[in-house]
Parts: sequence; structure tokens; C-alpha cells
Amino acid sequence: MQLELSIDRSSRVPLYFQLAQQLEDAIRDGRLRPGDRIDTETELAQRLSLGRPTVRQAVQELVSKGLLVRRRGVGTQVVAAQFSRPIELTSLFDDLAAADHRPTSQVLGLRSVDADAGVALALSLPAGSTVTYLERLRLQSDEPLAIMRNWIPAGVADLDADSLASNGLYELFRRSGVHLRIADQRIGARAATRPEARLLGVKFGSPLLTMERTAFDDAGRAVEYAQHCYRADSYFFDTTLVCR
Amino acid sequence: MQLELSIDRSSRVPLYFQLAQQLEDAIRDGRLRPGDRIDTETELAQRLSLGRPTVRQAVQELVSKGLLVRRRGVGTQVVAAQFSRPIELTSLFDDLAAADHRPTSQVLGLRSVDADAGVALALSLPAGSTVTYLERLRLQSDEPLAIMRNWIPAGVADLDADSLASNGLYELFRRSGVHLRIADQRIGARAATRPEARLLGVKFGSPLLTMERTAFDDAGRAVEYAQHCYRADSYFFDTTLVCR
DNA sequence: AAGATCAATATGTCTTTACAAAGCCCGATG
DNA sequence: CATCGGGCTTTGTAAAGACATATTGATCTT
Repeated sequence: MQLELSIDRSSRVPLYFQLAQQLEDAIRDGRLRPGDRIDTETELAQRLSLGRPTVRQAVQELVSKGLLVRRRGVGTQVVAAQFSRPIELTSLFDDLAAADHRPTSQVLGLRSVDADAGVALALSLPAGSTVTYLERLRLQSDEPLAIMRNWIPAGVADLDADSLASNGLYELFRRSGVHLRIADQRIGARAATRPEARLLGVKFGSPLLTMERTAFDDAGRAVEYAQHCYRADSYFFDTTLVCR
Repeated sequence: MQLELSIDRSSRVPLYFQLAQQLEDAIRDGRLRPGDRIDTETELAQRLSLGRPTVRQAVQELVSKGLLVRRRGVGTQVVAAQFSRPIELTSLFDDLAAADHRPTSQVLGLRSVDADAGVALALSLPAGSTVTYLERLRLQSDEPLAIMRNWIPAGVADLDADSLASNGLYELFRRSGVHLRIADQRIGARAATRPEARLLGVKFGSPLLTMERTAFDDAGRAVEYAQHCYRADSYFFDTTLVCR
């Protein structure tokens, strides 16, 4: 493999994580190419003065990310061709900001409402509970991209229209000490209604990509139910699947 | 936690896997409910006469599936409320068969063609390479559900119309010794063309949910490029995301 | 020369042990 | 009474050792 690897034992970064990071970097920038075999776990362990379980843990990280493949009796190989970023639990705002697409939000509505049956079910709340309803239009490079409807149980986070215009919802969650952990998501498609078509600047009946999501925090508490719809001509969900 | 757990040491099923399975079952059928704390790793290990790393490995499996959350100094809790099955690297046929929806395939076309630029790029082949082109209509309970177009490089698998009518493509891959490992996928939406609308029994211009996928095998070889489109009124992609 | 067997190699599974760090509760102290 | 601090609990990280099992290739046998 002849790859420079170094472990800093004085660092507070876990050893297995240092190794995983360096291997991932090597794969991503091409020093390790698809099909290359990496050193055996025993060799790596000896070379870096680590225990084999530590090396295994590092390799396991990359296997579960789909970058490496292990085969017993054979060795561990680099598998990745090219890959897109997996669907992650980030907000659309964060995604677009990362891609430098000048995202902005226009808050169309922000008020307290009683949860209807569907919303209450999604958030596991008693029907009629008070929730904050939020409706936004997302713009990308001044073009309308998505309509985002969110329902947030009372007491989860302090929301105001000003902050929402320049920050993603998830950023405000983080500032309120809400740690998102897991989300159930359903992706589908449907035709645009008249008001939606007007907001998004498309024709009535145009195809929209839809996403419904319920997000849960650390404690398993439902903290957000969302219904988003995107212009089908400017948005996709990219993901990389790994077979287990 | 008072949950009946038993480990069969004579089984060839790994111990950590047995434990993970039993915990997952308990969560899925409600014996463990969201928010419940499971026994500490040390307790579990002692109770089942296992080593703590073995218990950890089992718990780790479920954490990475999003069923459990660990917090240092606190313990491990059940997090999932209700969840759908994550998007997995299985074929639509398998999905439907599992749900008992009587899937059948109608092979609309099966022939060798020269790969155009887009297909060649997706499969990392030289432009003009020979590939097998396959077009199918998927029916669910006798209702048209999806149009599936696939391009498979020559020599990957033996395909014939008869087998394809009653088996999923991925099943035929398995029989040819092709082990799928990873796939890049893009989900979007668009309007139905006239021929598509006719095949699917919807109106021209109706919204369709689309999925583009390139699948790779063990060795990192691209073995399939697919363009599927689904009736938006009868199909969704469900997924559970875990924040890392 | 072809097939079967065996040895070498690499990952897979499991145990025991040890210490570190984070969170929580409770008691001591100002 | 409030706050700080310490100790307990629990998960996080790491080591070294042992045996199991799949794969490959070389050797032996027929």
C-alpha cells in the first residue's frame, strides 16, 4: 500500500478515528484507487503500533460508509468509484449554503395553531395540541425553489421570523439545545396546486418533488414534522446505498 | 428491562448477531418502547455470560440502524417511534414481493444496443460499447406501477425475457454470481410523456416519481444503470436517517 | 495432466482487562 | 438557599490473545 500514515497519540482524537480519517482522505483524493488492496489489519496494527481491534474499528467505519470492502481470506479493497453525498439529516438551507447557492428564506407564515389529526399523529401528540406552524418559500440565487411547511411542538425552540429569514430551521434548533438524532422521511411526487404554482413560478399541475419528514431528538421526542415540495426541474435527492 | 434474552452458543449464528436480532425484535413488536432504557452493557454481558465488547457490537448494530441511542454516563435508550424500512439496495420486485402485492413484470424490450454518451458515462464504459437494454412495465395487483429501463454491460449476466417476467433483475444477478455492493441513486420528479402515460394508465403530463441508479458489484465494476419512473399516486421512497 | 488435499493467509468472532470521559445525583460549603 | 465539588454510574477507547472460517494457491496423488 505504501501510504504515509501517522498516529498522534497525544491528540484527543481517538486513534481509530485518526486512522479512518487518513484512509478516507487517501481514497477521496486518489492516493488509493478503486480496486487497490490496503495492508492487512495485522500489518497496519504493527506498523502503527496499534492493537488489531483498533485498526478493525477504523476499517469498519469506512466499510459502513461504502468506501472499502472486506473479504475473508482475501483482504480489504477500495470499492468506491465516484459517489455523491448520502442523504443526510441536514436542512435544505445547510445543503444549499454549502454549495454556495445564496439561499434565502421568505417567511410566509408563522403562528400557533392546533394540530390537526395528521400532524398530531406524525408528532405523536394528542390531537388539538398547540404547535407552531411555519411556512416558508426557499429561494436559490433569487429563483423560487421550494415551499416548506413545518409544524413544531410548543416549547421545542424559540422561533421568530427575523432569524428564520437568514438561518436554517435546524440551525435555530441547535442554538436552542435541540440535538437532532433521527428522522423518518418519505419522498414522493404530485402535481402543483394553483397557489403553489404561483409561489414557485411554474404552471398549475406541474410536477413537484415532495418530502415529508418527522425528526426526533436525542431523547426520542418528535421535534418537527415537515412537508416540503420542490420544483422538479431544479431539485433532486442524491444518495449512495451500501448493500449489507 | 426484564426482557427474555437467550444466547445459543452451539449455533453458528454469531453471538453478537443473536443479541442484536432479539433486541431488534423486541423493539419492533413493542416489548421495548420508545424512551425505554435497556440494561447497561455490563449487566447484559454478565446476564448472558458474554464479553462486554460482544454486547457492544450488538448494541452498535442497532445504534447504526437508528433504533437505539447511546449516551455516555446515562445509558442506552430506544429511540425509534415508528419507522419505515430504509431505502435499501433491493429491487422493486423484491420490495413488492415482500409486501405481498403480487408483482409481475411485462418485458417491453430486451436487446443489445450501443451505449450512448449518457449511458456510457454512467457505467464508466467507452462510448459505443455494447450493452443489454431492457425495458419493463411493473404491475402490482394488476395495476401498472412503474416503467423500468435498464442498461447492463455485456457479459455481466445472462438475461432472457422468460426469467425476467417472474423474477426481479437483482435475483437474476445473484444467480449469475454478481454481488451488488453499492449504488448511486438520484430521486426526482417530472411530467409523464405520452407513451409513458399510456403505459401507466395516467394522463399525459401527470407527475411521475423518477429514480436513476448506477449499481456496482464487489469489485467496483458498474453492472447496471437504471432509469425508473413510478406513478406518483402509488409509490413513495421511505427512509430513516440517522444523524452521526 | 488433472483433480484432490493441505497449508498459508486474511478476516470474523469472542474474551478479559484497563483506563478515560461524560453525565447525574447528592452532599458539603459559602 | 444556591452553588460548587466529588463520587458513582455508564458508555467510549484501547490492548493483547485466542480460535474460527473462508479463500487462494501450491503440492501431492492418481
